[in-house]
This record gives sequence, structure tokens and C-alpha cells, in this order.
Amino acid sequence: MLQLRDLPTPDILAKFAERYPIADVTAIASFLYLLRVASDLSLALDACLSKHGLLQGRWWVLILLMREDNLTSTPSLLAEKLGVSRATMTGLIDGLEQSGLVHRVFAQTDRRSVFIQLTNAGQAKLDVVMPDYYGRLRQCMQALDEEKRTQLNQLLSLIYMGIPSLVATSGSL
Amino acid sequence: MLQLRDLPTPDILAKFAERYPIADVTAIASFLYLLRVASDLSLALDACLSKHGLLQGRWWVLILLMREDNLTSTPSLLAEKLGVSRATMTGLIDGLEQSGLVHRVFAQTDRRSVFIQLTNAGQAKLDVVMPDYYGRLRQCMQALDEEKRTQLNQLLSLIYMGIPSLVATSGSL
DNA sequence: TTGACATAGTTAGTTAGCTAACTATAATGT
DNA sequence: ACATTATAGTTAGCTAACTAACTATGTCAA
Repeated sequence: MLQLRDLPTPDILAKFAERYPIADVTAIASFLYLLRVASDLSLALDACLSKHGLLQGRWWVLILLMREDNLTSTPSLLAEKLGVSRATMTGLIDGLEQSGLVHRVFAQTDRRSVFIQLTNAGQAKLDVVMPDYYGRLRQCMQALDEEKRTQLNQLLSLIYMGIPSLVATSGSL
Repeated sequence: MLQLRDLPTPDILAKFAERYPIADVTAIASFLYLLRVASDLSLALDACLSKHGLLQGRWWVLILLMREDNLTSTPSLLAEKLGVSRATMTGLIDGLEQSGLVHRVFAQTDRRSVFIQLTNAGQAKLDVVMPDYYGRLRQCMQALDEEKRTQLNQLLSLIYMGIPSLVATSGSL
């Protein structure tokens, strides 16, 4: 996401702010640091999952299936919940089915539709991966007490609400 | 990065925590929200840059060049600073050179090496893109005063220091 | 009831990243 | 001096994402 290693130093920010006076240097610094921390977290998650032979996309599909009471969903719903295209979901499911972690069940009611079901092997895989992931995440976040976590969420949601103004065509929104 | 749209609801988290007692639900919630906000910010940045015909990777290269006093660097250094492979940097530079935003200058001292220089067109492009980006970013972050930004940076750095324990093979680090 | 449109899933082709291998050049140690 | 090793950049081939187009099926209204 933000692979940039060399975040701007204060003097670089000052130099850019001189040429572009609209620059808000503390906004830029916080923004870039946020992207950087999140990006490194995502890479660390990749590394954690790869030890179990999983990639983020496929892992999320398993989790979404486990959320369902009958461990079953459809490619369209999964794609929507995961925020990927249906074409991408086809590929994710292909990979998971080849590994035996999910299987396709053709629907009787709607012959266009397919149900994707977590297999026993898929549940067993999660039963190994999730405790490892949760344990590591607990350690990673242990420096933040409950108050700090709440504070973080509040700050993030302030930024989140500002996102439309980063992308908006003009003053709308 | 984290494309997941459906963040877990409190009851889903409770269900998972019941099966996996090591789970730290507030840690999980903050972690996922951080990834989610950062991911949406990155997508918004993509959208902002695409209006100017740029992609994040190429844009960062232009910025890295502008940081240099002589507007010049080498593919290896650029790759290292951007955190991509040298092969990827070759592709980024190819694209920028075809757009006339940078050009390659062969080094006399070391005949293996190439200098990458920002062209006038490249600087002109930045002079359009950067004020737009900086202005939008200022708006996006305006809900956070200086104190909140400092707070955010501190919370992020606590998480950042925890990343090694997310990826570490065992108790080391 | 049937023609137009909508929906579910897949396939094909593109893209931007990666690793590994390659060419050319430089540096180093015996 | 010269064989070995390291470095700079590129090329080739892989992957996982995307969009667009396609097949099959379902829905709905004139």
C-alpha cells in the first residue's frame, strides 16, 4: 500500500511547504505515518499467514464462512463482504477448493447460484491459524491499554469521516 | 490492503473469542479499523492522483526526485527509498520516461549506472498535483488539531514497535 | 407469454507488483 | 594480473488483483 521507506524529514517537509504553501506539514506527517504503520502491519500479517500456507484474501474468505451459522455463503455475497470483484472471488474460491478448505455445492432453488461451504479441513485450518494470529495480535497491541485503544478508534474515525474530502471532485461533501 | 468491508460486529467477535479464548477483542477491533481506514485513505489517494493521470508508485518516484537538490537519483536508490524491487523501479521509470516526466542520463564515472532526472515537465506536473493533494489532505485532516495529531502519532508508534511480535518466529524480539 | 432486463458465476485479457536469472561493469584479494 | 565476488540495471516469467465480456438462469411487465 504505502511501501515508501523514507518518510519525509522535517526539513524536506519544510522545503515542500515553501514551494507549496497550502501544505499542512503535521497533517502530511500523520497521514504518511498512518499509511506506513498500516502497511507494515499488513505485511506482518502476510508473513504470519504464509507460515500456514495462506494468503490474506483466502484467509478472509475462510473467516467470512466461519461467521455464518451454517458455514456457508455464496460467491457474490463473499465478494461484496470482502470488497473484491466477483471475478477475484472465483479465483480465491478456486484456490481454497483445490486445497480442500471449501467446496462448491450447486443450489437447487436457483440454478445460477453456488453455495460455498467451509469443509472440516477448512475449519481445522482456522483452528490452527486463528489462535496463532490472535495470540500474536494480542502481543502486538499489548502496549495500548483499553483507554488508548478507544482514543485511537476515535482519532481514526475523525480521519475516516474526512476521506470524502480527499477524493471529492469539488466542494461537494 | 485490507479490502474487507464487513468488519466484525461485537457479537461476531464474541463468538470467535468463545472458540479461541486467546483472542483480545478490543485489540482485534482496533487493528482491523486501523487497516481499514488506511486502506480507504490509500484508495482515496489513488483516486486523487488518477485525475492527474498518475499512479501512486510513479508519483512517489517524482517526489523522491524532487527531494534531491539536483532533481536526480539512481534506480537503485529510488527502489530502496520507495521499498520496491529494482525490477519494479525499472518499470516505474519506463512509464515516467515515456510520459516525459523523467529521463535517463548514462553515468560517465560508473558505466553500469544510470542517473534518473526530473524533467521540466515532471516538475510542472508536480506543481499541479502537489497543491491539489496537499489541499485535499489538509481538509481530510482538519478535524484533528495539533494535539490530536501528536496523540495519534504516539499511539501509532506504540503499535509500530509491536509489529515484530506479530511476525516473529518465536519469543525472540 | 414472451421480450427486455437483471443477476450469478466464469473466462479472457490487462496491470503492477514480485523473484530469479542475466549482462555488463566495478572492486577486491591472492 | 587476474579470478572471484559484488553491484547496477534489465529481462522473463509468475501472481493476484482488476475490468469487460460471456453463458446461463431468473424476473417482470406489456
